[in-house]
Amino acid sequence: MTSGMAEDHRKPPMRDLLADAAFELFEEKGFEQTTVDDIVARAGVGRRSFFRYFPSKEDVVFPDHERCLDDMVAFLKTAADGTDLVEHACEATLLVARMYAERPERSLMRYRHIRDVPALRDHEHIVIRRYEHALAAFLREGFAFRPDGPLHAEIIAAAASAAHNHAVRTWLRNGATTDAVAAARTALASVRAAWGAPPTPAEPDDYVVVITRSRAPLQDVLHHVEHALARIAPADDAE
Amino acid sequence: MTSGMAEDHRKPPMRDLLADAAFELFEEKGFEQTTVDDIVARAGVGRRSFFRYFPSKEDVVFPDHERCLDDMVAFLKTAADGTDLVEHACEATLLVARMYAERPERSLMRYRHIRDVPALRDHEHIVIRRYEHALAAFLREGFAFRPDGPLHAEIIAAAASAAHNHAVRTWLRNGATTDAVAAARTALASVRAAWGAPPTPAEPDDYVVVITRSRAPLQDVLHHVEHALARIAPADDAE
DNA sequence: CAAGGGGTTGGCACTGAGTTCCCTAAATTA
DNA sequence: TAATTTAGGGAACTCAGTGCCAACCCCTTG
Repeated sequence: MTSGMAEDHRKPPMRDLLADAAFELFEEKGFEQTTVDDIVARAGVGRRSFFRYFPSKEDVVFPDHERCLDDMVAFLKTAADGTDLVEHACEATLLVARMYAERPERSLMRYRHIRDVPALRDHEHIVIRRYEHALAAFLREGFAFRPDGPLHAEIIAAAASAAHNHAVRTWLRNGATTDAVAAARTALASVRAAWGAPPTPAEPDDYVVVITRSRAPLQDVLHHVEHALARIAPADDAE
Repeated sequence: MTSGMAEDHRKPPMRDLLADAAFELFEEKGFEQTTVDDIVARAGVGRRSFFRYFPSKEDVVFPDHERCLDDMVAFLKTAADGTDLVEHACEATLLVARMYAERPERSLMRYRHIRDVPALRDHEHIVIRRYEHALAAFLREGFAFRPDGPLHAEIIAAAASAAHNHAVRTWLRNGATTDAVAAARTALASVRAAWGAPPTPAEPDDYVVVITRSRAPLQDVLHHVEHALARIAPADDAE
């Protein structure tokens, strides 16, 4: 590299330089046909530097997820005492959707490669699990007071993650032209409905009377009430 | 190999032979310290044969999951028209728990290695996703009539999978001495309660009156009813 | 200005997973 | 018995990932 002429005043950090070179080559030749040597040659850096910034060749496809996971963990920590746990967890997943929405074209590119390359599909699942694990850890702590807390934490984390991922994947499949965060929020409504805590705490009493009117299949209502009660009372746990 | 003397009358198929040799070595030296060459040397077969039976070194740790996944897919196909989808999906996951319970000592061994080796943790997630994918595909088809069917399929599949895995993992953590299938069934009760279809279809009418008595926090009940209704009526979807 | 000293990068050389190609031998079938 | 299929053995190769060390940059300190 010549060093005399101001050098564009700002050299992009090695990480971005490598990621850009990698995505270029992936577009040209595909992920599997591109070797790490190709990437470092295109980036004009040494081979060893690649693995200093990415633990594996697959990881270069997900360059932002590490930071995003940190953001999520940080956000989860901001929960106050009164915060609804499920609500907070759902909101946390939106950080990921927001990350996707920030660079739609790159997200689309990544989506195509993930869809076509088995190794990347697998790696995406591993990345997703990391988010899920962070959510579960947060919920587990919040549900510590109930005996089936750990179980519920896992279930809700998995459900929220699944809802979010489905929304984002649908958003990508449709060209990433709409609002990804809104789509994710809509999808998460189902999770909130099934598992969310009460937003308006009425005074706790000994009786509950629910009277409702609906043309929809009422078995669902009955069933949900029945099992909501069953879930509250017996507190069965597989310790 | 000498071939004159009846050869123990029954040579175990290559797959089991390799898996047994592998587990022996993993116990002795750990997964990471064991090379594929070690395994084939112990098994007394050629190196090439290993990769004929296992696509990767990690896969030898999960030798039964392929067959188990086939079993699950086959079981899911047996759903009759009247069958409750969520119920059937939950029941399907018990096939996996049953597989774990069949060889508790081997399951424990595997658990210890998975817990300690990051590469195996990752690979387990990939395997789990395959089950989840099968469940989701089944539910997606069954929920095809509702607009948010695909989303619900993903959520319920993830929730059922998470509940099952949590139960099995807890079972393993406690030494694999109790009934794994029962533990899984108990854990899945939460999923059934939240997402299961009504087991006793009452006559569909225009009104629902629920009167119940409980010392438990009643906000939960109200909240679940409220959102169950909201979910039935508007049918919002992120298409 | 010179001498460090921490941090970043490059350049090997090495291990080991996974693949390709080809050979051997047994089993099957004509 | 001859031909063909099928299962396994084995050398050689590609490439991801790691360890080690030298070179370099930049900033401090004498």
